[in-house]
Amino acid sequence: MPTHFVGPDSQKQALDTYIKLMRAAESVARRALSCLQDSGLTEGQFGVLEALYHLGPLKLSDLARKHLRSPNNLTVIVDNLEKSGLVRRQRCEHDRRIVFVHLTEPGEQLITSLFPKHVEAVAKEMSLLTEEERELLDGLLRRLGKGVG
Amino acid sequence: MPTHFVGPDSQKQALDTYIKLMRAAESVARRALSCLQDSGLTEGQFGVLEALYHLGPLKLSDLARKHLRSPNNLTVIVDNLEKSGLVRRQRCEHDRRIVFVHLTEPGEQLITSLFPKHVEAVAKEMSLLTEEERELLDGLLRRLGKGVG
DNA sequence: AAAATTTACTTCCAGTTGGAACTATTTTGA
DNA sequence: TCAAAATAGTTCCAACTGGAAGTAAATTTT
Repeated sequence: MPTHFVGPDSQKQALDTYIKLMRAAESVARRALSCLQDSGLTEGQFGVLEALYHLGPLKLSDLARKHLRSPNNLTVIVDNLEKSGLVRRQRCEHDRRIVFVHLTEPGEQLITSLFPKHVEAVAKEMSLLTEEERELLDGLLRRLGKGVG
Repeated sequence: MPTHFVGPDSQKQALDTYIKLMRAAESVARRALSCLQDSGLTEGQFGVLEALYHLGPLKLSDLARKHLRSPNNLTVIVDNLEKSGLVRRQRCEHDRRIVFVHLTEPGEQLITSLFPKHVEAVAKEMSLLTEEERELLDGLLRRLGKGVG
């Protein structure tokens, strides 16, 4: 088993923290979204429904920002949600380039029933930390998320 | 802008921390992997090469474990790496179900040149925290990653 | 030893992702 | 005003993802 030199200790520690961050995010997300198992929704679709649920009708570009994704894939996600009858597109009157996305009645019902389960799962994950620890974590994550720039 | 009730304060805080965790992981990963831009490698391909680089030839199932992914997609990732001539499959003599994956010479050269850049980018991200803070973060993430179970 | 189970990997499918190129619609500027 | 540039979405392509089903090889059971 070859062991490669990766630079000074501080670099090894940085890598180690990086890996922990990735694994923690992945495994927490997996459990937090396990409530989608039987809903027929994908993670991306859930994200769109949730954004519309909390913020009301949104432009595709705003949805993309919420999602931290590029707008190209959002077209497809909204396509699929529209096929399932959960959302509706509506072109803006004033600027005909813009498309708004609305929840339909079934979409609203679905997300209304799913979201509390999601919140509960997230709360369960976070209950592993005390409130103080969570605040500490918040601060550290915020600084990491902002990046070096 | 409708504001929906999401339960007690502790749930709101949990959601907030959850979102910060996801965004931090995503933005750190994005910057840490920016060195792949001109390499022609995808993130998944880089992960496979890195695992082989550090651990030597691996079974597909071991690679899958390293990746936190299911083995089905790994077949495709290794397919594509093999097409590019960066890895080679070799069936195990003793147990013919098993396939080992090796780095080829070009594969070794590529990952040898890329990995230090990746480490440097990760170290730069993590330099936003002091060593104490990083150790603190490590502990919190480890606990979150393990889950409620 | 034959059947059943398990393990390792592959294949298939729908969906997602990211990048690049494209269309349509404003907006800006010469 | 007409051309150029910017903006909003869409489409295309290759790759990745997850789940489910399939194949082949080894192990366990009977």
